[in-house]
Parts: sequence; C-alpha cells; structure tokens
Amino acid sequence: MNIGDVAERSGLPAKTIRYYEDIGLVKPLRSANGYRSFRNRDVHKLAFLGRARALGFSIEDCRNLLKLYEDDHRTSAEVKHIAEDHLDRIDQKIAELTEMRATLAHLVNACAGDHRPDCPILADLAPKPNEISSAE
Amino acid sequence: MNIGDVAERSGLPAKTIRYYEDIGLVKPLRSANGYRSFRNRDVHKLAFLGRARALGFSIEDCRNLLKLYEDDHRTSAEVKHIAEDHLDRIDQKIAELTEMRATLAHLVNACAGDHRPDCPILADLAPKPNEISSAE
DNA sequence: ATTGACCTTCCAGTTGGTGGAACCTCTATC
DNA sequence: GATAGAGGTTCCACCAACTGGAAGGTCAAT
Repeated sequence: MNIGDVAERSGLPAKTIRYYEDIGLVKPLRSANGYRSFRNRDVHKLAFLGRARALGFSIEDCRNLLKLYEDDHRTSAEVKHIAEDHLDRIDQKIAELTEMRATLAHLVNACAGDHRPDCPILADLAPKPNEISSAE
Repeated sequence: MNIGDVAERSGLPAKTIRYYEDIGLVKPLRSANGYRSFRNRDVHKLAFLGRARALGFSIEDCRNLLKLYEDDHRTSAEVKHIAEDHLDRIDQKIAELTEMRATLAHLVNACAGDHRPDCPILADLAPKPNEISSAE
C-alpha cells in the first residue's frame, strides 16, 4: 500500500508518517520504484500511534507502548505504569492551567475594557516597587 | 547592572534574558567591556515579562502587552482583548486535557497492572477490525 | 601571576511535526 | 510519443521558547 492510502486509513498526514519512519516508529518496505510499501501491520501500528498521540502520550511513550503491544511477554503492570505517569503529568498540567485561568479570569473581570488607559491587568503584571530593589 | 544581578532580581535565567534581547524584547546598553548594562527600566520590563510568561502569555502576546504597558494612550480594551483571547485558549487546552484525562483514568482503572499480558489500555489503543479495512 | 567567578558569542538540541522546493514515477489521454 | 496531473521521493528550513555547552574575554582578589 502506498503512503497516500495509508494516510487515509490511519488518519495521519503523509508527512507525519514519513516522520514516524524517520524516527524509527515504523519500517515500511520499499517497492522497486522507491515508494514506501506498507503492510497491514504497518498500518495497524500507525493507527495505534495516532490513538496514543491523541491521548497525549509522548513519542517516547508511544515507542515504549508499541514495544509492549508487540511483546507477548509484556505485563499489564508495565503498560499501566506508563499510563499512570502520563496521567500524573496531565493532572499537573491541568492544575497549572487551572491556576493561570483563575488569576487571569479575575484580572479580566476587573478590567473595564473601555477607552481609558487604567487597567488592572497591566497593574498586576507590573512589578511592585518592593519586588525589585532599585540600585544601579 | 550586569546580567547576573538582573537575573537574580527579575527571577529569569541569564540565558533567557539574552534570548529576550535577541528577539528584541529588551534593549540593554553595553559597557565598554562589552558586558550588557541594564537600566532599571530594563529590569522592570524583564520582571513584567516574567510575570506575563508565568500567566502563560505567548512571547508575541508579551510583546504586545509590553507595548501597551509603555503606551500612555493605550485603552484598557486593547489589553483586555489580549487577555480574553488567552483565557479562551487556556479554557480550550483545559478542556482537551480534561477529556484525555477522563479516557486515560478510565483505562488505567480498568487495567489490573499485574504480571499478565492482558491490558485494556493496549486493547483501547489497538485499532478495531472495522476501523481499518484490510487490503494490500 | 593565577585562580575563579563572571561575562561574551555561537552552535546545537529540545518536541512533534509542517511547508516548500526540486525532482522522479505512474496512469491516462491526445 | 508527448504531455498533463496526481501521486511519490529527498532534503532543508521553520515553528515556540528556551537550554546546554564550547571557546574565549574580563574582573577582583590573592
């Protein structure tokens, strides 16, 4: 199968598929004309990757998940470990964003948003006199 | 003031300060020895940038906020607009992550995490037979 | 004179692709 | 056989926002 068909089937752009080959995630064969020739298992892998990426797993996580996926002797503990780590990272990210959101929403709320220059948002961003001790 | 002192005062790494000069966010003077010489307003700006970045504003947002900050003829509407756009982007990001989190938490929960190979996480990532029509 | 803490520039790498240029191949049509 | 168009190929550059490191200059103190 050529890359265009694979792109359609896996839902990944052809560029991305070539990139995944570059970094060793898939190893399609080559036809006599130099075109990549994908087997069903390649397409299968790519679909797996697309789904894992959609869940936010890093490429390195994907690489490891793929390895486990293809290893009959894996343990579910190994898989779970990767997923739990990722879950923790997501939770942390959500916490960060939620805090930003709270501060920002507060400031936006306090800002009149009119023609005058006074703005609580800028006032908050501006360093307070005590934060930066002056000296040359 | 030399970059080391500025780094300490602004809370930004020296590397980052140099980078901010590179991309035109600050324009410190130079001493005879070639060292960067920061005025109080440079330090002020850098602290502003640090705070804006901590709230997740992009560098381009920061550039615009800084411009408004230094413009006596700004309107709070302009500032508010930037902040609201950013808030929207944050909300969208939180929504994405929250959805990922839900799926992932569900899968992690369903996974025994023991020595056996059966794993609902991998099962979910694997393409279902109907998703990929086979053909060579 | 030398040590060590600063400072300088420049180049490369990070993450996960994306866009474009220049060029080759295949199929269909005239 | 020529040609057009839709595929494919490689390679290089770029995005954000830094960060690490190498090679070297400067300064203050011993």
